[in-house]
Amino acid sequence: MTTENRLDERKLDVLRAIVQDYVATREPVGSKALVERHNIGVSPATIRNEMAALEDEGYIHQPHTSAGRVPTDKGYRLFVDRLSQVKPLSVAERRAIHSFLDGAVDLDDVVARTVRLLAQITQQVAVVQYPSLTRSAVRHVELVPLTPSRIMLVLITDTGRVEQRIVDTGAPVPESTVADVRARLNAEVVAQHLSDVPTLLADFAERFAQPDRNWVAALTATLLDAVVEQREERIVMAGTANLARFRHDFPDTVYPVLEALEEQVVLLRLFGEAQSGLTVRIGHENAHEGLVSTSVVASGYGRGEDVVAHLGVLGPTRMDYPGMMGAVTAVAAYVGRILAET
Amino acid sequence: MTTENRLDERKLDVLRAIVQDYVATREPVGSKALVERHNIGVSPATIRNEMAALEDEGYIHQPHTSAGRVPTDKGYRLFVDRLSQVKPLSVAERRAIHSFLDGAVDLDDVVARTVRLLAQITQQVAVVQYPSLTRSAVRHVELVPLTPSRIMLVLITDTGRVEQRIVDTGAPVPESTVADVRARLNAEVVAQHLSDVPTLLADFAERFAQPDRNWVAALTATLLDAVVEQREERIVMAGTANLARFRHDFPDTVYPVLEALEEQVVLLRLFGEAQSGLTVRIGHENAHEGLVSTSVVASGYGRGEDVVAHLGVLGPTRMDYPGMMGAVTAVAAYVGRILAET
DNA sequence: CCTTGGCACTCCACCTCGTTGAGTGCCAGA
DNA sequence: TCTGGCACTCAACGAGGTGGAGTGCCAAGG
Repeated sequence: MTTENRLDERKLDVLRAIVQDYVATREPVGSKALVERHNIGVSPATIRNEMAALEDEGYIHQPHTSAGRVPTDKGYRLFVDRLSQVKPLSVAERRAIHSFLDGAVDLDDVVARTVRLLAQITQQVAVVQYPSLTRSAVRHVELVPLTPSRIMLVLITDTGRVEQRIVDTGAPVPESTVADVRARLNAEVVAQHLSDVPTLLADFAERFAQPDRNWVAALTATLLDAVVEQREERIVMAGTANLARFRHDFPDTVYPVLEALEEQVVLLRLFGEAQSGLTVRIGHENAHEGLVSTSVVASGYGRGEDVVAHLGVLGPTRMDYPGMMGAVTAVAAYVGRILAET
Repeated sequence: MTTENRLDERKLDVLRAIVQDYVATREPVGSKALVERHNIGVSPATIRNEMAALEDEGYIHQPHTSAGRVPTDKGYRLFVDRLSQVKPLSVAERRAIHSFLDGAVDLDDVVARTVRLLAQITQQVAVVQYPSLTRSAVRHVELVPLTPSRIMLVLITDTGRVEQRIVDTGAPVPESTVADVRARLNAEVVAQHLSDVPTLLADFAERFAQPDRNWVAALTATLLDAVVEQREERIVMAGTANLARFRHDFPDTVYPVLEALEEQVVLLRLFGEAQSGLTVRIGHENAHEGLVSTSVVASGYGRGEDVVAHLGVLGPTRMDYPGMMGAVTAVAAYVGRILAET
């Protein structure tokens, strides 16, 4: 038991060293180089035995017979789960986050700054999802008469999102009626969770007599449409240029990766399905063939405990996981704090 | 004179053929290959003489002594200016534009769809600039009381843009007062050009007595801020993956290009400074070192004659100029039409 | 039973070198 | 002014040849 434990312990040390060296140098790491760089108290031959075992178990892999070892996805996974700790950001980096995000004027600005910041400090592709409509609450619904028979509907959420739609009333509607509908509508939905809005407004139109009932029905339909619509899930990206810098980490070209990143749906699956905490998805775990040699580090963010959306980075599987995890965590926390202030 | 003309004519034919072949094959085109593909009634030797002359004049260039010729930026320029015609889109393509853009629900959607459409039909990087705030007119200004002492200011333009800001009034303000200010504010600025708004509101706050004057001043300041702010110039991009497909057209890597594209400022200079009509900028004409081997085809768009913003594509200098010009023109026209309907 | 030095072996990376072929410039003749 | 012929140039390609990093295995030592 004791012996076995010691064995295992050292094998893990070897794996950790392989991951670290490979991430640092992008070169398959051999037994000799490994004992030189890390002061493990054993000889290369011993390391070779450990390596052979690690390879049997699928944690590392040899590109060709007489080459060093490279971590497999499974190896990275073990490294992330058990062999590494989230690396906290430096003071300078924290200060940079602060000063960069504090100047934001509205939600668009917060999101835009966040994604650029994240791309810059991680040197990877950064992705930020807009606060999801369905997880927000209504702050206010505004009705703006544009012409006597056209009304602009503006929906403002507590996360700062603004959605607007135009509603055709068919016939002219007096401003006073519009004001009345606005008041009653707001009384009904303000401060309510968006996901509850459909239920709350189910019979809203029926509370009005003709001729208003018709256009109020159109109005609520449009509102519900805005609430549930697929397009609600907006995503912003930055740092794609970093992919080109790491192009040697991709088997042939970065084309399939860029292509995958352009598909909103793929991105949403990638980030939207993440847990509320920190999630790392490595290589094949992404279940998209263009992304088999990339990893995603993502985290939920929101005001306080509520997760309203996700953000994260994407890069080659050969990435500095502890560093990425630290950066993503820190940025998510800061953004959450800023959202809470609004 | 007659002789000279015939000479020049043929020299231009040769240049046109070189551009076409090079764009099609990405291989330096030699005299023999050229006479085979195009039925010019002369021998390779004659073409060689013409080529030597074209090279002296700087229109083409030899990668190395025993290679074929490649067009220079100057050669492409002449080709675009005098040797080619805008290639109209096919019926199928026009239909695709139609069906793709017609489903848009609001301005964000129009822009998002346009940029993806353009990237898809041109197979290049597409860029669309949001309708510039300064060139739009005010449709409506809305004041939404959030708390007794906080008001959300929403500015809606006739191009469909919506900007919102939060204003702190310092002390509680009755709703009736807010309504009054809203009415008078709208009476002042609705239907006015945004560029005139600062003048119109110069003494607006002074028309109110204390204690309202203070917060109304803050309000107008915020509004003017939103109007003139730099960030107003939003830009959307799609199709960066196409760069990777054409990576052989870039000297070393696509990295500098991607990097340049991530800088909003560069993009704005690139597209914002374009003429109202169709503009082609080739290679060094772009005056940005990351973009010396790219060309930009851009066009203004807007409702009717008014140009409110620009859109276009960017790709390697070795691009199908007539095709790109046709696509950009057509898409700009369709978008203008859709904006006019809103 | 684990560790270690030694040893034979493998195979990529790199260099050199010769060959090939496309393309050119120039010149003399039609 | 055009054309065919000719000598020349030079990148691209493939065929060896070599060096070196790394491995697996084995027998000896703690």
